Amino acid sequence: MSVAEPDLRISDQGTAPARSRADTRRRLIDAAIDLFAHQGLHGATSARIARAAGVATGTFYLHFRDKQALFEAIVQGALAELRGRLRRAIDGAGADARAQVRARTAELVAFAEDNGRLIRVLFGRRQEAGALAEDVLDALIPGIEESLRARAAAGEVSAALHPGVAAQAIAAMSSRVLAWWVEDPTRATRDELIETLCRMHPVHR
Amino acid sequence: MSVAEPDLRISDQGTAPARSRADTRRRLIDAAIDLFAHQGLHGATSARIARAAGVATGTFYLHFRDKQALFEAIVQGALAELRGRLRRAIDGAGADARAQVRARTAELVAFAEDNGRLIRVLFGRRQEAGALAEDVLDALIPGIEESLRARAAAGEVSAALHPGVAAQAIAAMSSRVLAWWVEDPTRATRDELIETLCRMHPVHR
Amino acid sequence: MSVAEPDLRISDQGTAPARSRADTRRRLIDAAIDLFAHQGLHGATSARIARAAGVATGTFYLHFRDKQALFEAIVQGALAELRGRLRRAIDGAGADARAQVRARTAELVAFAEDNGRLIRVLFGRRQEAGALAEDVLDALIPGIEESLRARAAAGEVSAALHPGVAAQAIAAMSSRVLAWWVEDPTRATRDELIETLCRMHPVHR
Amino acid sequence: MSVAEPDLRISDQGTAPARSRADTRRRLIDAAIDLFAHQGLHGATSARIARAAGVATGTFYLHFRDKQALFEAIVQGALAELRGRLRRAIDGAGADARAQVRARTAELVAFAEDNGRLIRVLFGRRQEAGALAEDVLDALIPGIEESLRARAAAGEVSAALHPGVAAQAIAAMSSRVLAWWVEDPTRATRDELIETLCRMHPVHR
DNA sequence: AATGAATGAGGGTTCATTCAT
DNA sequence: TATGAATGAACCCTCATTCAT
Repeated sequence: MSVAEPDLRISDQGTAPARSRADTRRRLIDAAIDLFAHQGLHGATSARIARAAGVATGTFYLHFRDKQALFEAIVQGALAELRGRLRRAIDGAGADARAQVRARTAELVAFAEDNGRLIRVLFGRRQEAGALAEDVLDALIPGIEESLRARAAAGEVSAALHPGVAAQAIAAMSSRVLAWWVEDPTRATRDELIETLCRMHPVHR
Repeated sequence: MSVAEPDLRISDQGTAPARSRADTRRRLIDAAIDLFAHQGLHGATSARIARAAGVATGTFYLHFRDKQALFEAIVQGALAELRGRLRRAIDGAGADARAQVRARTAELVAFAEDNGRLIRVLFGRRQEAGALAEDVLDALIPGIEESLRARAAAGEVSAALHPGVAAQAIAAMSSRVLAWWVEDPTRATRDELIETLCRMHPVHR
Repeated sequence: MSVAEPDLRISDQGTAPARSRADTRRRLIDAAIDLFAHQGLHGATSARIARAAGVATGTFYLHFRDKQALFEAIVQGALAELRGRLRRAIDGAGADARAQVRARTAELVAFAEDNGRLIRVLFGRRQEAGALAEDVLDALIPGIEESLRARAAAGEVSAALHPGVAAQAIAAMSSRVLAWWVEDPTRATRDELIETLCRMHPVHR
Repeated sequence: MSVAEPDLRISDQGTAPARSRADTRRRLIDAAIDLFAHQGLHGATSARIARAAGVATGTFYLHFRDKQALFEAIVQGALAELRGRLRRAIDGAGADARAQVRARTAELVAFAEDNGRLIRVLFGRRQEAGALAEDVLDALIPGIEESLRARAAAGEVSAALHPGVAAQAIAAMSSRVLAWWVEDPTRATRDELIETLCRMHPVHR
């Protein structure tokens, strides 16, 4: 799994046992995402996650206070990587609003391709992980809304749009479309996906 | 609960025991939606639903084969009413594409106002009912997609949009925005909501 | 079902509603044996028995105090018919001990052929009705034992046999062999069955 | 409980936790047989078995997939010990057919004395464990039948006997007589029991 | 730190029986 | 007498979490 676990850097600098500890933690997170993706939240009991990670049941609780803490670690890891990628993509896109939206959208699609299991777990059709998905979207939406306000002020999007409503709409369409697409990437080409998402963004009107 | 259970009218004309049976069923559905809304799917055990409906645990299973069947009854009831309302709204909107989208959107908002608990359960923030929501969206999306194709053929929406992708996007934004709004209707005025949703629909470009 | 319900004669002479009552009772017993035979005791809930008999659930309890009473009615009916047939068979067999055993055995086999479902239910491989079977055997064993004592006194069976033990043995072998045979009558011919059972009876030594 | 659990010896040599696990398993089996004997299969719920074994309900399912698996463990344990004892008894009995039958019968009686609870559970009057008993008998009957065929070929039993029928008969009489006797060993002396069972075996004609 | 057996509350579901109609 | 909806105790089984080793 390529979702970043930023906290691990500290551990990585520790002793050998500490490195092993970080490995175990990563394996647990990875196993959890796998189980979520393949069997749904239902199949992801702490015992099964531990087993899939190759550790004993009790070891799970040496790394996470409880299952909720594991969920949060997954979400935080996903958010940390996603935010980094989006920031870098936008930074490289220049000042044009449409170009920025396109760069952001393309990076989102790339992230989904790299993290298919995670996207399916968070936003997929059998999304049993609704609460987790909310945490991710809630973390992203304020930024979207703020950006919309700035663009409205700059005349790049219509002032008739309610930024809060539009931010919810953009977050929802992006997450669902990505989940729908990673489930079966033949449903649309990569370019159709990006083009359609960009055209539905208010900045493209 | 105002979600229609259309079939019950027939039962309502039956014998007294039959009426009582229909009443019990309706109370169970109503109690289930309440519990889903307030405690999430987690809190909605069959025993608690029965208790909230004022019947014994076993009575639940006289009316629904299992909990899944209750979920489906809720979804079917919601879909039946929603479809009827949307059809009537569009029928009264004339031939103009934008007018149809506006009529449809306004009716959606009205439905959400009338069925706040249900919307929160299906699409809300703590959406533990992901699978149910999927059933609703899956049922609606083909119609949206077909409509987009027709409008693309008529030149009313851009041919550069991928109808399948756009249909997913429209369904996702509508459901989430409504859930976000019914959670706290002061977040935007009714008109801001409708205006923003309409403007984000491809037909308004 | 051909198991006698001797008590019904009285009812049969009653009014029309009384005859109907007797019919319902017989239908319930018949349905119960059918369900036992096809689905085991597990599948024979009072509601299912009633449904199979074409009456409402509550009607079951107008005819039997509880399920145990139904079981007893089945056993009593079977015993009443079986005893009558065995008595008549022996009465027609003359005084010879071996001839009597043979007549009794032949009649047992005939009874099993006429009442396959019942035999399977009571003594069959998936005998979930162990308690019922015990009641039948318990009712028959004293007679077998007494008969063995008489034959031992007459020198027709070895005095070295313990009559109580032998009676248990005869009852057990007869019931099981019949159940095994009715399950699949091609396992042995009728004559092989009778011959073997007779030869294993102490009187044939 | 003296029914062998042969595989446990390996575990017994394992680590302390492993020994504890084997102990718990044995206690569950022991408690189950006790409950079956005293309250019938009906009274032997998984919760009560666990409680009688001094463990929590959930522990039951750490050791047996479900109740059926516990039943099978009981049957397998009983069969393993019984077969071993019968084999050794026959091996020590020489070549004479009657001596072998007597040795086998004596060993059966000794086994019943050592495993009274188990015999009562499997074959006793309130035999609710019919399916378990069938498994035991089904496992033993082919050997009995084959032995009868060999003895018929050797002229030691009558060729007029149908081996399949006779094997069913022998198994049924043995199991029931033993269950009847262990219920109240004063019903017959040990020797009367053995003598009568032997005399009813076809080889003693 | 790691193990994995143990815990026990709680979930979904069934069914013998009752009772208002 | 017949109906069938309702009852609720009881069952089987799961699983998040703990703790002795």
